[in-house]
Amino acid sequence: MNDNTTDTASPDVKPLNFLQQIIKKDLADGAHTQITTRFPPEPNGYLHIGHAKAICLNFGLAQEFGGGCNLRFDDTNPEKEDQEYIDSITRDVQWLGFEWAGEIKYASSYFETFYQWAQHLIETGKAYVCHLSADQARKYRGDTKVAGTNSPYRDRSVDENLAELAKMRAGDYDEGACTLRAKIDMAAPNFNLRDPMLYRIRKQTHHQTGDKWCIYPTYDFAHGQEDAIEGVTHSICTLEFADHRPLYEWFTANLPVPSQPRQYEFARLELNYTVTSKRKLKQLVDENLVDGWDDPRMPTIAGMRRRGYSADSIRNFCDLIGVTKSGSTIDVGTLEFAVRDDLNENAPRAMCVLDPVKVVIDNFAECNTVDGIELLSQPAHPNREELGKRELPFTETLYIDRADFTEDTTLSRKKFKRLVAGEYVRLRGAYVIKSNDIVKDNQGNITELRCSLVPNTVGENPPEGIRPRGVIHWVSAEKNIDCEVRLYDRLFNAAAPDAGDKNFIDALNPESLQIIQGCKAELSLQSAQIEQSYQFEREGYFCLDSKHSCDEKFVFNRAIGLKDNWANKV
RNA sequence: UGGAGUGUAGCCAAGCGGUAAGGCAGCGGGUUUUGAUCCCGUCAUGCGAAGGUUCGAAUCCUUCCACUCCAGCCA
Repeated sequence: MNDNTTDTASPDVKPLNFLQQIIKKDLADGAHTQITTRFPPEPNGYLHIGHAKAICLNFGLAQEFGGGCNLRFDDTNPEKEDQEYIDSITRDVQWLGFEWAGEIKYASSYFETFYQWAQHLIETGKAYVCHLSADQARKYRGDTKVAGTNSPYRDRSVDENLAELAKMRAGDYDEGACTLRAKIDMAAPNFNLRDPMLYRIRKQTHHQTGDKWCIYPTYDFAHGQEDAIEGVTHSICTLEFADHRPLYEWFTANLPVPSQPRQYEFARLELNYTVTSKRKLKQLVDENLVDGWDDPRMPTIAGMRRRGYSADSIRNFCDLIGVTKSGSTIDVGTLEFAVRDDLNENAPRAMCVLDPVKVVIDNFAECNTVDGIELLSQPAHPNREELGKRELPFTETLYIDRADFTEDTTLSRKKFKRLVAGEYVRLRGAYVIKSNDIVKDNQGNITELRCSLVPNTVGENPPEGIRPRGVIHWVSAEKNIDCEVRLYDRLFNAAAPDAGDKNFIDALNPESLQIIQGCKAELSLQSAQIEQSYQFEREGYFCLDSKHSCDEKFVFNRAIGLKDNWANKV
């Protein structure tokens, strides 16, 4: 029997992923008494679903094993970074429901220490200032077959290197004139060890440090040290950094760092029909192909939030897909499942008619009305009584969806479970009605359906012999709210929009957004709040759009439709 | 072809020498005042391939194959 589950006695427990196994062992061995992880985004774009996986992993591991997780901005390249991204990232992590340990951390707050460590490396003969141009440096680096060549600047004296580094810091050199490099091994099979750059000159104002610095550490010269300074025990990153691990370890071994973090790599999340690359997402935003970083079609956390995906569903999704080292592409269907699963459980129900056609109840007088209205009551959720009830005003004129009526009387009961001319249908939470007459305009369009209700069928079965074909949703034509509904489809038509040398822009789905005006929603939605999702029965899950909704105008986004097992079968 | 990594069902993923968990998708059926939910059933004689070791191999060994990443003064 192995011990890779939290409780081997129970068959229902999730098996531990490889990182959980490592941490569990480290804790058991006494290698650590407490663990610390970190989520280290560069503030150069908005967070997306891929980051959500990393966030859930790092914060989740800390939570599970009683440690802490830092939120640290890896802000070593002012060229691409911006305060706007820091704000959005902070907001997104919070919204996902995670709490970082202590204050927010910044790599830039360690710059002075990094500089001293650079001097330390020079003093121990392990770094030098190199005046090779970027072009020359590339040639000196060699390739897979030929070893690199030592830079002619490699053997400068300690004093000269110190002086040159000081001049770099002082701004005496132009951008690109020189770099500080580690002196490791130009023949190393791993390119990262062929005297990697440690500092480069960037005469740019930094969003945190202003103009204090004109030299900035590279990722390699910063990341491991940041982890060490913060006491990170398990530094978890994606697969492409595996080749950097020897360098990561070289720095923590050759510098007087306060702790020895370990790096572990996992496979980043890939989703089909989706692009997860900050560069590409930024391009969609910059070229106005979407409505900003938080466009509901974007796989960004802000976009999914605005669309109506709950934080819970995103966390559940990350839980569902697992953590491994094998590169994989998850089917978006799995994400959609997680969204539906959560929303089905938690979203109150409501009714909204997207394509209204008027229904007049000829025998409305048979209702129990007060001022022309019969107030019906419906639970907010079919199997969660604690969510309360809502009131539905039933009036003489109603709206149903055009698609829920047909004049074709040949359709079988199995094939069409809605209203057919001359037949019966149940109005959800209300009466069974019968279609009597059809009123059309001179173009032949249906303008009105004259129907009659079957008395005493609210919450009761109709008398013997009356068999409604199904249940359809409806809204009072007199008491409702007018609204705009936005339906979203996948942003890309291709499963792998950026595969090979394809231009992902070409794969954009021109029908990814459909705006419908003149929809009629039930009155209770008057009090709908931003961030509150509803299931519009028989339609899907909707929430108010945080950007376009206002007091005068209701705009609902459809997060996702209801699962439809029937559409494919007919 | 130098280095690093990965191959278990359509998509994920357990498995750690004792005879292929689970989820998503699919398929079949039942319940239902949402064509939803829910419930039941079904879905790998097979673990990239071929050899070998063993009473026994997805697990160990050998060889091979496929795919991903790396030659930024990006992260």
